[in-house]
This record gives sequence, structure tokens and C-alpha cells, in this order.
Amino acid sequence: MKSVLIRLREVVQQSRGNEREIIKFILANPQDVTRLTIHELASATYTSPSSVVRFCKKNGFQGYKDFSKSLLIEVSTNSNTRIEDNNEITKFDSIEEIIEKVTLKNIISLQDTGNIIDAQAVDQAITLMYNAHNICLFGIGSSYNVGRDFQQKLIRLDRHITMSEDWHIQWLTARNMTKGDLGIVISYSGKTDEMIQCCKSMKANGVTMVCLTKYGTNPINEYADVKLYVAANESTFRSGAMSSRISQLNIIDILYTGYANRHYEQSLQMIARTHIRKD
Amino acid sequence: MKSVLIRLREVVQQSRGNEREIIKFILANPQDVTRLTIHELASATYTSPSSVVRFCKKNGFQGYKDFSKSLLIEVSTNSNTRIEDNNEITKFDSIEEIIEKVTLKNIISLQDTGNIIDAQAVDQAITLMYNAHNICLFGIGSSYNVGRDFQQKLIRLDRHITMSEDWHIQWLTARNMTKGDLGIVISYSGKTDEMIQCCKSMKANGVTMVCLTKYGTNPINEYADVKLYVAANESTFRSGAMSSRISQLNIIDILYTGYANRHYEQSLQMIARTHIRKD
DNA sequence: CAAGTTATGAAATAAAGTTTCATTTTGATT
DNA sequence: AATCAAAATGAAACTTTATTTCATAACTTG
Repeated sequence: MKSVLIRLREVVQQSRGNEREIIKFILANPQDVTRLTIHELASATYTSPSSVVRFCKKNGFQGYKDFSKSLLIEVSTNSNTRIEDNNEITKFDSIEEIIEKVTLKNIISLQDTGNIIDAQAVDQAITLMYNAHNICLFGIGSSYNVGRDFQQKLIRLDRHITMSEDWHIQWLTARNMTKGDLGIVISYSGKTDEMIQCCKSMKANGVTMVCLTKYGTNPINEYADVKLYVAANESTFRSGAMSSRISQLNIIDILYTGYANRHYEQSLQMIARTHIRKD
Repeated sequence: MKSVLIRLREVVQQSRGNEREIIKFILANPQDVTRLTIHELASATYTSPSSVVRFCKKNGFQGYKDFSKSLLIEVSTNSNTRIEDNNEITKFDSIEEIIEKVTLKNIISLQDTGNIIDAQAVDQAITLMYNAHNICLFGIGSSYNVGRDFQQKLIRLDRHITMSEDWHIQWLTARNMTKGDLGIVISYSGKTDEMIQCCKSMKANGVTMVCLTKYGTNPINEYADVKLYVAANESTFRSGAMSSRISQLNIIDILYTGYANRHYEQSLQMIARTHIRKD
């Protein structure tokens, strides 16, 4: 069946009397009409329920209910086809808009990250993790939180990796690492001074490195043997929210899953044993 | 709150008796249900109109009419007809497939969470944060990481909130809180014993509480004055990855953004002053 | 200006949705 | 097992909404 509103727009010309008034009212306020009862619509158009029913039947609906439903479907599907563009949060945004915009931003960030991940790099990173003697994580600020998440996940697989909250201890760790160890450096910008220092120390010791930074060349990924990327998503200056850490966590999920999958049966057992969620 | 079916998909687990039968029927035949009267739905589910109305009201609708309309809108906009993600990770998955599946799972989790967020609850939570004397965060495991992220964000706005890594200190904090303070409890399951203890202590002291748990009724959100939810997304047993924390972070972003937006100009200044990203 | 035709709304009726309340079921406690 | 309180349930009353009926008003046309 053709669109309700288009049909009405066509017949409004040749309609007469109060049927015409009803149609005109519906065309002018389609959204509102979906909320009216037949009596309300009747009085809104200065007509009667009978006239409204007659109008419905004359125009191919079974009755008012049927008409009302069709209109609701149409109105709701049309309003849904609005294009998302203006993304940045402004001072005029309502909570509803903030929810919508923030969530969308995070989703886009995940999609973008999913699109730039290099499967081969992930594979290499996992292999390095398997073969490493010790694995040490490096990161400060929100990247520390991401590293911590990774650490907690790997404990479930009985793979203990080192990460300290105190950057000086991280640096100390880096200086004590040796060939056969693996350093995983997390830094969104890829140019955090503290992390660069850690990289230098590891390099000096011949330590293999994996880094997780934003896409593009940066000081930190120059040092890395395997480079992992999240989509660049700055711009969030105003909102202050940072989609980057969500994308970083997505990569952590991927690394973890890939790692566990290498020894599937064994991992399943381990996970089962530690599957006491308390958080 | 938006999506009807997603909400139902989540509450079906903890629903009992004939409410459960009703929900199951709706989930199985959403399209058909839009055409049924309350009496028809009642007999289709071997229940009564009263039970159907009760189900509607219990789940946030004004009544059957309201429910029926919401369902119709949803079914007609097809927003729910995305491909069901029964693509659990298997031992045969390649890295490419893992990347795809994990990312998709996280995106879906964000979408679902976006659909169930109650803007009013977010608004209330922000108001409570503004008016609170001290704000204390509670969470362990991966929820601790989320809390920490929140804490770090708020420091940018010069709003210092308390959170300890050690649960005993968290509990001590809870017991020392007083009326005028705000407790924010993060627990995906909503039934972490440690967090329940903290809630009890806060309750005893007349402390206002906001909780962030998975959707549905649980011990922790019984205590809370404002309840925030992330989409339930268990099942990840095999992959071990937990989309929940990503959705939790999404809500943190929303809270933070909403909070900052209340005093837009002032927040902008603050953010500018602390916008030295080192991570 | 009548006779027929059409349009209209008040009121009756029917249908759908909601509430009330007595009864049953469930679950905890003794 | 017996008891009781609380929760769940459905029959039926009630309310609201939609539809039909029908008397009347308002046109049309010869």
C-alpha cells in the first residue's frame, strides 16, 4: 500500500465538506494525530467520530484503528531516516542528545578501529606473547587502565604479566628486561615522553616490543617490532570523552581472544576455573 | 529508554511465571503481537488480560496500548532486525574472524546500551553529583578500572572523587560517609557481595546512591536512588572478553559529558587547562 | 419549492483496555 | 507436615475507545 500521507495529499483536492477538514488537519499534524483518539480527532476538526470513521473507510482503511496504525508506522519510519551529521556536543544539547552523540562516537571509533587492524600484526603480537619469557606492560594515564585490563584478562589464562602503576617502576622494569622478554607499550598519542624513555631502555637491552598507538607514524612505534593501531579520534577536546580507550580495549579483547584461541581446549579449562565474576 | 525488544530480551531471564511466557511469546512473534488485542494476546499466551497489563506496567509502559504502540514503532522501523550475533568464537576462527566478531560484539553492546539508557536517570545522577558533598566510587575487578577512568576524567573538571583499589578501604569509606555524600557503585552483575556490604553501610548512614549494573533487578540496584544500566551481555564465557566494561565506559563518557555541560564555559576552561595528554 | 439524495452528528452499541478483588499458588517458618 | 504471609493470577466489573445506527439537516435538481 502506498504511503498514507501521499495518498491523502492526492485526495485532499477532490474531497469536500468535513472530510476535507479532517484530511487537512491530518496532513498538517501527522505526528500529533497518531496520539489522538477518534473522539479527540473529531473535536479537533470540529466534526464527529462518525465522520472520521467514514473518512477512514472511504480511503481504504478498515476503520480508525487501522488508519491510526498505518499513520503511526509511516510517521515513525520517516522520522528515523534523519541523517546523523552534527556530531560535536554543544552547550544546547539535551541529555538525550548527549547520549546519542557520545554513543555514536564510540561506535564509529570501534568501526574505524576494526577497519584498520592488521590481522598479520595481531597474529605476530600473539606469537611474540607466546614465546616471550616475561611480558611487561607500559602505559600511564588512561592507557594504564587499558593495560591493567589486559593484565587482569591474562591472569585468567594463568599468564602473568607485569605492570606497575608507578611510572618509575615501569622504567626500572624496562631497564632490567632482557632478550627473550616482551614489552607492550600503550600510548594513544605515541609520543608520551615517559613511554619513549621506556622504549629506549628496552631497545638498549634488545627487548622485543609491541606498541598500541593511534594510527600513523610516531616516536613510539618507531621502536616497535609489531605495531598495533587504533583509529585516530582526537577532536574530542570539547567533550573530553575519549573514544580511544574504548578502541584500545577492543584491541585488548582481540589480542586476548586470539591468544586464548591458540590453545583452545586448555584456555577453556582455565577460563572455566576462574569464571567467578565479582565485579 | 527506547528499544522494546532489547529491554525484553534482557528481562526475560529474570522474569517468572506467566510474565515470562508473555515475554517469550512477544520475543518470538513481535510482528504478530502488534496485531493482537490484549485479549487475544492473553489467550495466545494462556494468561489473562490482567496479567498482560501487569506485564506492561512492570516494564515501563503505561498500559497495553502504550506497549503495543511502542512495539509497532520498533517493528516497523526495523531497528531491531540486525543480524543476531550468534557468532560465538570457535577454535576454527582465523584472526580475521576474531577481529570481526569481537569488534561486532562490542559495537552491539554499545548499541544495546544506548538503547536502554534512561535519560532521566542520567540527569538525576548528574544533579546528585553536583549537589553531593563528597562523591565516593565503589567497584572491584574490571569495574574498578571503570571507576578509575571516571575518577580521572572528573579530575579534569577539578571534581575530586574518592576511590580506593583496596576493597577494605572502600568499605571503610562507605562506613564513614554521611548524608549529603554520594556513593556511586559499579558492579556489572549487581550482586557482588563486597559491593552489597558497601551499599548496606551507606544505606545505614543515609547516603544517596547511584548504581551502574546490568539491566534488570538485582540486589545492588535495590539500594540505589538512581539506577543506571548497561545491556546484559553475558554469554561471553568462551571468549572471556567482556563487552560490559566498554558499555560501562560509554556511560561514564555520558555522565562526564553531561556533568561538564551543566557549566559549559567553566568546564571548557578547566579542560583546556588540563589538556596535556600523556597516555 | 418539493422530492430525492447526500452529509452529518447524537446516541446506542460493540470492542478493547484497565481495575478490582477474591482465590490460588508459592515460599518461608515452625 | 502445618501454618501463615506474600505474591501471583484470572473472572468479572468497569472505563475508555471505536463503530454503527438512525433521525435530521443540508444540499441538488427538475
